[in-house]
Amino acid sequence: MAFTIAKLADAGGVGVETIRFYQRRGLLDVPKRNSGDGPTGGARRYGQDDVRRLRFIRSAKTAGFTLEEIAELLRLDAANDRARARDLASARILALDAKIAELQAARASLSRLSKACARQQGGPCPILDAFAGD
Amino acid sequence: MAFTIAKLADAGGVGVETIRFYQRRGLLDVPKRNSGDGPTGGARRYGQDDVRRLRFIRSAKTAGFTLEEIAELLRLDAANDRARARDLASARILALDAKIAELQAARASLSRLSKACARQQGGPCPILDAFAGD
DNA sequence: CTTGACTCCGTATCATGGTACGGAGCGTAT
DNA sequence: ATACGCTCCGTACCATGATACGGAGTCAAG
Repeated sequence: MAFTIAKLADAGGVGVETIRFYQRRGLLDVPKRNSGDGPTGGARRYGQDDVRRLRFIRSAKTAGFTLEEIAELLRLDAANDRARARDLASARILALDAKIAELQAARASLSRLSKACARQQGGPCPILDAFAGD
Repeated sequence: MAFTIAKLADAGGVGVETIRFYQRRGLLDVPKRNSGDGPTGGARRYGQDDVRRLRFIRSAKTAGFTLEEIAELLRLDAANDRARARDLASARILALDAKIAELQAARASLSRLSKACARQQGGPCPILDAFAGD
């Protein structure tokens, strides 16, 4: 239940440097050092909660949130700011719908291109016009 | 029918600097100067074909190709390399399908989150768990 | 025949999201 | 008690896709 930074990185599927990067960006906080009996103190320890946050960050990135926005979402969670959270979610849903439609159109174009280029020789394989009409 | 770089940029919906950037990256070629009667020659002129390429670049980017890959596609078009073009298209279709599925899952999660956070007070608004199960 | 808009080109800078390096310190197993 | 591996931290660097800057040249209108 107490992770070193390397274990946390493993559990979250990221690298150690990424953890530190997220800490600098305010997405993860930096726990107190373990035992302050040396000039610099011991290693920092992480818990299950940090794993949760890390996984949230991964998913939120996939959803298209920027790290900046993810930092805000994490603050909203702490503050229990439902309204703002809902707004961010709604805005992202709209953006996702647009993005999905865009990708589906691109997919259709590529599918057409692929078919056209299938015939060995003869017939067109108009790469430059693949997206005509998009 | 003869564009200056600024007109080309307009027609392609990009900035002048972007055109030059694409030229450096080999996505667009650099036409000969117009009239070589000065120490440096006149301005370069662009045609409808450049507009076509520029639009292709835009669409191909949307489809998720990198500029590197787009440069290759443009070369393939010139070389009429059907097989390779088809391979690139197929690979991209697979990647697009994966991406679309991912975005749809994210959308569903956000939709759930948005609903949960809708109720003013009472009930959960579990931002951190929004993507649980993804 | 000058002014103003545009071009050319090299180089620098930006934003995003990391990844790497290097010199300390610390802690655990042998 | 000493060596090995991990940690800490600052700083530097990377890739991608642009975007900006500055000085010089050019061109067309007034």
